[in-house]
Amino acid sequence: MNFTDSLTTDTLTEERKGMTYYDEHSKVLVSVDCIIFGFDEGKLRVLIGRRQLNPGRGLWSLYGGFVRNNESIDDAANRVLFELTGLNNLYMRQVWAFGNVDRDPGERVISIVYYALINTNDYDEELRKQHEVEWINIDELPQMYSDHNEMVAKARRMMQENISREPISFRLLPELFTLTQLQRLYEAVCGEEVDKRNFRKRIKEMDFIEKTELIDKTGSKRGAYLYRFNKKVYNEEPNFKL
Amino acid sequence: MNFTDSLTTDTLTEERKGMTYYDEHSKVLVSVDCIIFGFDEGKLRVLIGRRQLNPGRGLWSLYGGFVRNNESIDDAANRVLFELTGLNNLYMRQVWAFGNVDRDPGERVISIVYYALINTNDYDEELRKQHEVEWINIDELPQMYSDHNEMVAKARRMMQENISREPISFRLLPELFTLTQLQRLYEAVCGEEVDKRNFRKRIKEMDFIEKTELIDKTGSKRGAYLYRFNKKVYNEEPNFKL
DNA sequence: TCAAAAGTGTTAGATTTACACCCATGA
DNA sequence: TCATGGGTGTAAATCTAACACTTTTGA
Repeated sequence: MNFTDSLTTDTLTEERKGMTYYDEHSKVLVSVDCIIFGFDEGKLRVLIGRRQLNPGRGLWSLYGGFVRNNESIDDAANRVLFELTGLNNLYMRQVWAFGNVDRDPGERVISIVYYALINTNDYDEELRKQHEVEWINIDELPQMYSDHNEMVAKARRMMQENISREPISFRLLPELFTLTQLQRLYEAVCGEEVDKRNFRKRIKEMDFIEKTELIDKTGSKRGAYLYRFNKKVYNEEPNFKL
Repeated sequence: MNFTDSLTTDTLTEERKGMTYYDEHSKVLVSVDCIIFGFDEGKLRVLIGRRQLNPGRGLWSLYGGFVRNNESIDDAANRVLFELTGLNNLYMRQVWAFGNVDRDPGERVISIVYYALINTNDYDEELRKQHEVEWINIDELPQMYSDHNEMVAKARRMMQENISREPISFRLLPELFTLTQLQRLYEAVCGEEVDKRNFRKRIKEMDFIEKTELIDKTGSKRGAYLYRFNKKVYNEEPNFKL
């Protein structure tokens, strides 16, 4: 990728020895690590488990996997997500590449972090138990393996930005939801309370948040109207502003 | 990085054959590519050159290099930047990891992109010619090698966000600058004109942008006051709002 | 004397924030 | 009947955006 061949010494030597431009020696393991966000009982949660392999066996950890030669990094993230959840087409965004030399105690690994959003109801409890992962409140995460806490922090920051740009809340909620649920989610993501009336005012301006005639009585005696995200309306005029 | 060893078939086979957890076969080349922004003649510019090696010899390209085993990805980016500019401690931010399988025509390469800011005056012309790179107006970039145009687009977007969060303009300007220069820079980055009076009103509120008694007469007959970024004041109260 | 850039305040409109009460229901 | 969450509007404050003329000076 340099323009000239005035490379620094060690690479230069290799080049002179007749090695190809693509130097085998600089190859490195690349993994993807996934922060899977869910929303349950009013809390933003992250799916984590205990490492079953060394190094770090038993430590809390994000779920991840190595990038294979025949797949893009996005594909790798999707594969890992599918392995864990059995779900495809999850909302997923790249967060950051972590590349300190000693970040993994076993070998040098560069890790590309993604975050994904799932509706916890869509995630099969059996599968969750099989993988021995748990939904942990993001504000009560334990110390995790390597730099995984830092990864979650970065992912959360990114998600906070994205929630005001794209309608991503609906990925974390069931198809039908109440405005209070939506507000609690927003508050959990942003980490601060918002005013109910102001929040609802803004929601009313977004035509793609559709009121149904259905009423949810699980959250209150009186019952609350259920709303739904209308993707078609959103695509036609995405007047999104949160 | 998986918790369990219930990996999909090909990896599983390798594991059964007794391979280590860190599978040599998934190693891959990782490069860093740098988008070096400069500001000159009222335009935001990017430093690019023509590839001197195959594949893609002769094509316009960003400057980059492979990540070595003994350096972090940030170190790699700093090294590459130093190679090219002879400058250390440049403002530099990670942009994105590009990881499509076929993105590089030669071999599978995952590329982590950084952008950096330099004051074009600090960049030695001799060095620039030696490396055969040129400052190209970001709005007039040629078709570049591989996905390099996309990289610049992402970097620019990120820089636009960052210019309203952090005082980064000063990295692109000389120590002393006029408010018109600062405004032109801001306009070049954002891609739209702004109102002179409103702009200056906001500048006045930032105490760390310090007016000097010096006057620049190169830009006008009347002359304009020169300003300077006061880092100490900024660190004490970074009331930044652009 | 005039062209060219520097410098300077005000106002209308839009957006944001703060705030309090009634409603419907099941226990 | 009362405790609980659902639902609603207004006014003040803040922020944003639009706008035009005077100054200085070198050519």
